[in-house]
Amino acid sequence: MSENKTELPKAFDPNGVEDKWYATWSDQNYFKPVDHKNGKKPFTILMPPPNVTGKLHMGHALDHTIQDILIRFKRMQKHETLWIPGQDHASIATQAKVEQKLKQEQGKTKHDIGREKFLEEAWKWKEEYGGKITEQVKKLGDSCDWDYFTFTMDETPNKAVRKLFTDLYNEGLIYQADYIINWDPELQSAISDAEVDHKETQGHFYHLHYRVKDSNQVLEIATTRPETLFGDTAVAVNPNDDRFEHLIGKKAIVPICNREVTIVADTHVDMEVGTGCLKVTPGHDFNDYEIGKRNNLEIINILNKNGTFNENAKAIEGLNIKEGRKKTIELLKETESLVKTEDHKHQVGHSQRSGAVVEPMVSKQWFVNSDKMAKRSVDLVEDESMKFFPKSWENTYFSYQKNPRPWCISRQLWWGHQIPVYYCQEENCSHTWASEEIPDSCPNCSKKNFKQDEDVLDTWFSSALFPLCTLGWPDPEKMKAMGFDKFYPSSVLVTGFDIIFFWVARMMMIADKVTGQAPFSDTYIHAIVRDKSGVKMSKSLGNVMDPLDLIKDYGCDALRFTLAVSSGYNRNINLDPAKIEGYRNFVNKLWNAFRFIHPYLENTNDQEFEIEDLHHHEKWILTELNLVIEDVTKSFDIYRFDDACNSIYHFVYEKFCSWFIEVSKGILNSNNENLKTQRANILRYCFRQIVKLLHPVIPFITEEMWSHLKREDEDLLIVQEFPEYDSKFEFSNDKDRMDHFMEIVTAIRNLRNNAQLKPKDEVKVSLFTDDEALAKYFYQSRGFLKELAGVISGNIKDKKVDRPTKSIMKATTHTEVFISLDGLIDLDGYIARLKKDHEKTQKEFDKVSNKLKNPKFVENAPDEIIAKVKEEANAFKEKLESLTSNIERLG
RNA sequence: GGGCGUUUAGCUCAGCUGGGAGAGCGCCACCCUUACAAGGUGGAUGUCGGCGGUUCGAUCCCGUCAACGCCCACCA
Repeated sequence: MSENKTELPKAFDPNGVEDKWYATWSDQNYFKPVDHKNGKKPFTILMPPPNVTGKLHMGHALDHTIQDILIRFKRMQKHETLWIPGQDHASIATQAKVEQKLKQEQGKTKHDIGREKFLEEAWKWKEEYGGKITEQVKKLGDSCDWDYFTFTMDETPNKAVRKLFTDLYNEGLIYQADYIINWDPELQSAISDAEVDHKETQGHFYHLHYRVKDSNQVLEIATTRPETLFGDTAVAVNPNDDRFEHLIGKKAIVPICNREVTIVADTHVDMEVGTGCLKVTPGHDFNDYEIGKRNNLEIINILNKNGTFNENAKAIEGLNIKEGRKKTIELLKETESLVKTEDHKHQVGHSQRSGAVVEPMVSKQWFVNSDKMAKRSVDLVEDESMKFFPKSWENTYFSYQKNPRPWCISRQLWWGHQIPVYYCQEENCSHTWASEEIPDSCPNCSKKNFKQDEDVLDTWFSSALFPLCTLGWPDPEKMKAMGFDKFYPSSVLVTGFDIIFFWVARMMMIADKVTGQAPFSDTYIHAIVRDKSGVKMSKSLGNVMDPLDLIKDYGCDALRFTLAVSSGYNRNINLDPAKIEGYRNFVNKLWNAFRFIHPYLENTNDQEFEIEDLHHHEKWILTELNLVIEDVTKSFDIYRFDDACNSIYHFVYEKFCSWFIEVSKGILNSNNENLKTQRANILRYCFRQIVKLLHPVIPFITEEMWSHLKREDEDLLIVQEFPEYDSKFEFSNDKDRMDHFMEIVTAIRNLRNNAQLKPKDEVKVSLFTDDEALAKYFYQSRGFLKELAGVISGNIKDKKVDRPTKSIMKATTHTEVFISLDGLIDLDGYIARLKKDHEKTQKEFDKVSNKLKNPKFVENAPDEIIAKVKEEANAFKEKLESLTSNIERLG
């Protein structure tokens, strides 16, 4: 035994302990996968890679705590475990940071320095600031294998991206097309549908007049965007609309620019909305684009890349959207084409990244046709190859994946994976091809005069490959070295609901496309951490909690326990620092329980104890411990961290500390060395189990305590075996009796409180029960009644015996407890309490007995329920009788 | 417009396949009892959102209404 005689501090101080153990684990390679050759399945988790620009927030703290719990749990269960960390290059966010820095420090734009130089700056920025979040993450205790660390722009991910792109390109699933996309005028890049947030915005309905050519008729058209009229190439009505039927095929005249456009029929037009008449701008509206395609309409682009109007909108050329709209309205007024303006609330797309209003624009972009892959990704969830926890998140996933749309993957940015498509510049060749390798000549004409596509890929394109490239794909040698076959697919993905579409769905599609199987078998979607009143944390509201501050204030273990005990199948966690404080107190309680045991450890021998030597209290605590082990294991396996934590919490606090330690004090202070050693052995055994059970959740303090509990030949706690349910510790009889005993002690304490007795005042107690075995048990336990309830003397009788006259009592369902009346000041209050108890018991008894009187119940209910109800009825009856007779006796 | 979710003790939330409601924090009373005042002992508190149905029995299943929240959807 490695016994440390130094005195332990009264309160646990996490400071120092955390960094010490993290360094030990990490430096001595405890986070690396170990093959125990026991036939157990390897357990792999892929860490959602934090953004290189990111700063540690509560979401990470929760996400990582959960993953670390699972990894530590499975590691202790002797699975070969691998947790792969990484970092995302976050193309838009990073580029923005670098541009910002460039402007601040050098007063230059990216265009001033050019692509190559800019990328140099970006890499410099990454080296300088990118490591920050990795260091922060270590403060959480993440036991991931840092040797697997993958940055999404590393060489292997780049190869993976190029290979996937090329394969999909050659298969025709990636294609370039002129298509209407979401244009972010601030980033000056296309963004995908998923990156657009629709926000309700107060706008206006402008009613415009379009003259019908060669007619006196005028069409009234309602629009929220009058400025787009410069791009109008048709007016559309519903083919079934009697009002306009006769106009179909005729020409209408667009105001201001006086363009003649055809009046077309299209079922998209809703007769009920607006005026039933629609101006069609195929270049700048998603619906209009579709109408345009159906009707072969011309597309006129009226916008520049920066969101200003171009020469196609002559009257407002050079203005931005807002100015352009204002000017257009003025011009409409001048030509008397604006007839009405109404207030109108509508949804306007905003860029998730820049916040700018998104402009739909037709542009040449790269797309992935994901129809088939999406279908497969649905099948994989439906056939449970991949399961969501909680299951209801399937719906969200399905809602995206059952309606796939072309995925726009090109971005007009510089930081990211450049699209591996090459264009031959030879006039008589102009071959276009995608290439996995960096080519040195055109495969068609063999000339070296070619250039690469300028755009980079959507960050999520590379994220989708994360499950593969982190294990070496596509390099066969790397895959072998990194154990691809062993660790892929991974076991569970732990993440937030907000990236089910962005990431989960895309990994499912891409990884399945490449490997023919789901990249992970479970997805656990955890809650969102909010502030204590349920408000989302945000800088502007000032309600952001910094995990590093909380760790400083309460210790990492306390924070982790709080997050874990708050995580089950819920959607929100309203995190109150008071709650963390509460669990900090629990950690401290554990520490003090340990402090209590600590001095007795030197008395323990390392022999296994014999079942026949066990004291009934020991049998009881071992039984309870056994139940907790079972409960915790089951709960972890289905991601019910709340249940697991609550289970251990109550065992440690209530069973172990409040009762087992208390009943052990007498023995430990006695001179009976045999009993003392035996008890110390059990205490040590229990505590070793407790520490193992808790290690996945609170790794630091448990490893610290383990250093005192372990034998010299034993390794660190992090690699100890997780406790298992053991059928030899099922002593249900001892458990039942102990439960009754605790009830009696509580009853006596309650009576003492009623009588306003001081803790040092001793009482005489009479117990009345008809259960002989129980009576015998109480008799054997009389010493403990003294220790736990200040009982100086007493007797145990059956219920036929008359009750003492000058005394107060409390009835349980099996025993009546009497203590002497002496010293009772508040007799009326006491009687009132008895009556209240009587009333409550009567109600309970009535309910149960009515049930038994109901023939339908007796007929239909299962036997075990009936038996249980009968038992309850008897117990309530007994208690009721006790209370009745005592109320009569007193008053 | 479509979908999902929530409504249980003062606050934050558990309550698994229906069989007499629980936790943490807070609150009240008493206690510095030699592991722990970041503690101990005892205690109070709920028409389980409303209405209707199924059932011997509903916090749990079904319907409906209400309030709140979230997600998705092409800015007429």
